[in-house]
Amino acid sequence: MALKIRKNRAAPPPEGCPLSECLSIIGGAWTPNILWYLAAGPRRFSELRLDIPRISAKMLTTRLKELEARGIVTRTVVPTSPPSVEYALTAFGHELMPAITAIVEVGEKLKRRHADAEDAPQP
Amino acid sequence: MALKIRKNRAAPPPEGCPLSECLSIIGGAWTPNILWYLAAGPRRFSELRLDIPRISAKMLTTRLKELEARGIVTRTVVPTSPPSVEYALTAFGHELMPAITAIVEVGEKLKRRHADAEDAPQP
DNA sequence: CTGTATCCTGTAAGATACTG
DNA sequence: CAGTATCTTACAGGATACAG
Repeated sequence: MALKIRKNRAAPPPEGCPLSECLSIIGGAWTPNILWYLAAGPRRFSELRLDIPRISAKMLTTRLKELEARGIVTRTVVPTSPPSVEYALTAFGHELMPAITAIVEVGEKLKRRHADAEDAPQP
Repeated sequence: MALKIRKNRAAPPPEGCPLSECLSIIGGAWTPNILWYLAAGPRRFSELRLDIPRISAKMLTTRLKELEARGIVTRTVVPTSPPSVEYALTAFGHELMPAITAIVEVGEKLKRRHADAEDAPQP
């Protein structure tokens, strides 16, 4: 016999969800940020670029395509004088937001802890 | 002037949290899985390796060290005959779980949608 | 058992320049 | 404005072998 594993084993991540896959949705480097800004309402390409200054056009395009393919955002070409493109969250896209905000909250907690209790571990 | 940005701009991720940083906590390739299994109770190194079969020793070590450094897990050497090491979530570590479960839920939704509505976009 | 050290790879992502 | 194409780099992560 190999190893005596204790049986208090957690149920594996629900139904073969390796969780890695789940993360691949929102785990893309910039994806959370994009979703964050899109959650406030439709936004154009260049607006997003300004929202997220350090993102490159390439990355933004890539992520948006990805999200579009997954049914998380819609892409609408608005035939104005200089043609512009609007991106917006789908209904399904909005359903993802709880995960995003949960992560943000966690991030907040962590930062607070870092700033505050660097040398004072929990009692 | 550069661009007329609509003002319905989302508040940026709370307090300079680029969100990227927040994700770096749980965004590490295997971190969510580790956390998931650890949430059920303390676990030894090799138990985790069996829980997460495809993880390499190197990655597991790396992630665990990271998590320990961040005060998310504790590392306890148990001086048994063959020495073993127990990892456990700290109280703070448990606080992160909502984010993990939120992500899992999102992943579930996405999978269901994929399996079910591949050619039937939302009405 | 619990790691560490080394090597090697693929891929994500930055920079840059160009098109419709 | 809204992208695409190409090149390049950095780093995460796998495999393997070894150490305490």
